Amino acid sequence: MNTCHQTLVRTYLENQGLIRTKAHAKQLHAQVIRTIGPVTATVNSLIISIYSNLNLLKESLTLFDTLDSPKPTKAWKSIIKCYASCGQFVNSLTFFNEMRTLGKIPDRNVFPSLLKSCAYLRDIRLGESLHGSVIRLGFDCDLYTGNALMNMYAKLQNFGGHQLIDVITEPQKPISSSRSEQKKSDHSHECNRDFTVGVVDFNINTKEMNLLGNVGGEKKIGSLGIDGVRKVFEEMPTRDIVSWNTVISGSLQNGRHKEALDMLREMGNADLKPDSFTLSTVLPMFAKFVDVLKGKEIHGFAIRNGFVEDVFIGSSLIDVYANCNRVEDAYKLFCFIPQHDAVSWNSIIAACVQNGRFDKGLKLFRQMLQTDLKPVEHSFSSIMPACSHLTTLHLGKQLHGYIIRAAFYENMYIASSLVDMYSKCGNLKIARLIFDNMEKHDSVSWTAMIMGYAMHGHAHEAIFLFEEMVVSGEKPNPVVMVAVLTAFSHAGWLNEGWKYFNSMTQDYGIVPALEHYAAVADLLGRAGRLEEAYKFITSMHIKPTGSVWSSLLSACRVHKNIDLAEKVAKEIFKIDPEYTGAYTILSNMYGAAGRWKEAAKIRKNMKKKGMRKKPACSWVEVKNRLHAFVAGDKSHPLYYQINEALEDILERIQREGYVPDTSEVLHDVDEEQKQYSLCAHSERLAIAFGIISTPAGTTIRVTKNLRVCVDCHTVLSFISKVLSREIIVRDNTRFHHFTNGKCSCGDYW
DNA sequence: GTAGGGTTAG
Repeated sequence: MNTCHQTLVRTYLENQGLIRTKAHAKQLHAQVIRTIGPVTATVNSLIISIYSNLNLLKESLTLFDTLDSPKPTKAWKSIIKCYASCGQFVNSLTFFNEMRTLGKIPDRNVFPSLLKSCAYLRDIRLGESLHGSVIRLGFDCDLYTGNALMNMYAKLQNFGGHQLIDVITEPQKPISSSRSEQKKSDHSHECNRDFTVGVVDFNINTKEMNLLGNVGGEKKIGSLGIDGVRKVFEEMPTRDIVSWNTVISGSLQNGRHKEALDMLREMGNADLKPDSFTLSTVLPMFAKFVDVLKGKEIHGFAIRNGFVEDVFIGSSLIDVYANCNRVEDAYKLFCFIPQHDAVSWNSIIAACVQNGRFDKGLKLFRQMLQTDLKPVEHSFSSIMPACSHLTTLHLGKQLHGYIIRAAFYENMYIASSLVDMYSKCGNLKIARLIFDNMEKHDSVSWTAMIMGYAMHGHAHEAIFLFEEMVVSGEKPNPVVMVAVLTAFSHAGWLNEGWKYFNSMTQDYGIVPALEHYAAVADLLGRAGRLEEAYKFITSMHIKPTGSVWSSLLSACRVHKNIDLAEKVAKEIFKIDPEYTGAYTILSNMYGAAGRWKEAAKIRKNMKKKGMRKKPACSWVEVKNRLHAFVAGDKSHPLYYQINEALEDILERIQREGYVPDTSEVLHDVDEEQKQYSLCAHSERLAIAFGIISTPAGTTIRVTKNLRVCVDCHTVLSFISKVLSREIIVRDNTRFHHFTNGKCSCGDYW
């Protein structure tokens, strides 16, 4: 090496910390060419390592290609590292393979990159082989390599490696020998040559490769998994904060929460302070266990230690608060983060959606689109449920379009959320199409589709799919059983419902939860078996909630059994005195029976307690806009036209035989007034608006927040016949498809 | 060499 080159190398070594940008690196490169002209391979390797440390893959490779063979080992190592840092793991390993076939000896610095590649490619066999090589070369006492090994075992604990050389019985290099001795041999020629002999040939494209080709005296043991992490950790001569973070994270990924907490404590004893990695690793545990106190404790620690603007900790904390139903706190936290990334956006959007703040979620999603960040896969599965709940089909379709363009449709989360969205927006056919196009199914996708059928009253399809699921080997879980029981309840299949309710416990070992009891109680109630339902609820092994009773109360109303309704209402008031729905139903029933005084008494009582009846509201989508109507609503700009259309429609359907049923009108007023009250029902306003705003024959989709009233149900049937329109109504429990005078629910709901 | 986010019910 000439003086000039030596100076350059020295300058680089002195200043390498200063080369932090692509521009700096290229400038240095240009300067070298200008001042020195053709340079040696050593200097070029140096420049490659500068490029690769900045993850400048293209620049590194271009320069690497210009080198004459044999290229220096240093250059090979830089490229391997750069590929791994840029996420090109297969290339990283292929390059290592090529380097090995040229007889070049790997040193300790190259193993972390290789192990990282194995971790990401989920290649536990190669990882284990590399571990063997690490041990043989004596690099297992290297801090960085040890950390990388732990990381690999932590990430691959569920990918069952099947063999590992038991290093303890490996005769050539007992691990119990003194570490200093091993360290000395690290660089010894002998050791390296031993390695070279050990590795014959391997090809990274085949799973059959084994770095340890012909090592003798090996004993095979099972996959290491979390024990691998712990073992490496325990045998490390020195550990730093990364080692602790990795072992804690490994325990958490393995579900060993207590162990992780113990390690956290132990880390403190070792005089190491948790850093931002530690905190964002342990926070998800508190989110999972809904432990807002622990979350706050860490929040405090983060504030005291200057981590308050850390985007990793921030999004984990958002998650903790969201899981504890504290969206406001989550949002405040979100606002504190100066630089948002895709994850923090997703955390706050998911926080809103999971807590029922759908509008806020959509608003934030739109805000995110206005930044430079592109939505990622998580963004779609987080926001989609908002469309499902709000029945905003046009929005759901827009998102679906984006998903197709971005080729995200193979993602299980996204596909399941699309199945759910199309089902809940009334389009079962497309839901099924997406479901059928999925490569594989999990319990969530099966449940989403089965629930779709259940909500639309297609019990046959629901149960057929459930049986298909069982045959496919997917074990039924409590959620899918709710879907199955719901299907029976909406179809009124009492015997089948009982059968599956019993088999749930006997065959699948699922202990019935409130939801399952509620579905069966509902089934009995709808079938008119009111007394049985009452007995069923009182004999539950868990305390019934207001909502379980309220489904029976609704059934009492449908079957006009005031005596039982009073009894049931009493139970509800005992459990949940604030349950508005119960007061409303009871007062409606008194009204329908002409017992006006009692009806008035309840309403007065409600007023005294400051309770208000939940206003009935219906939504209809016209030309990609959602229009909302509240009962008796006169605020819509087209109110006059809507009313005119309604009168016209009523006249036409009365000619077809419709007779208004005013029994569900609350007030003690005359018949004409009652009919007028019926006309003001929110679902009618929405339908009438849909009819006057769309061309003849267009399907009208309406969503209502409460149950559709009996008279409106009849009116909608008539309209579907007289105007030849398909009308799809989603009420708070199910779908009604009206075509040609008939509803899909068979008037049973 | 280490970290955070998503889908199904109610």
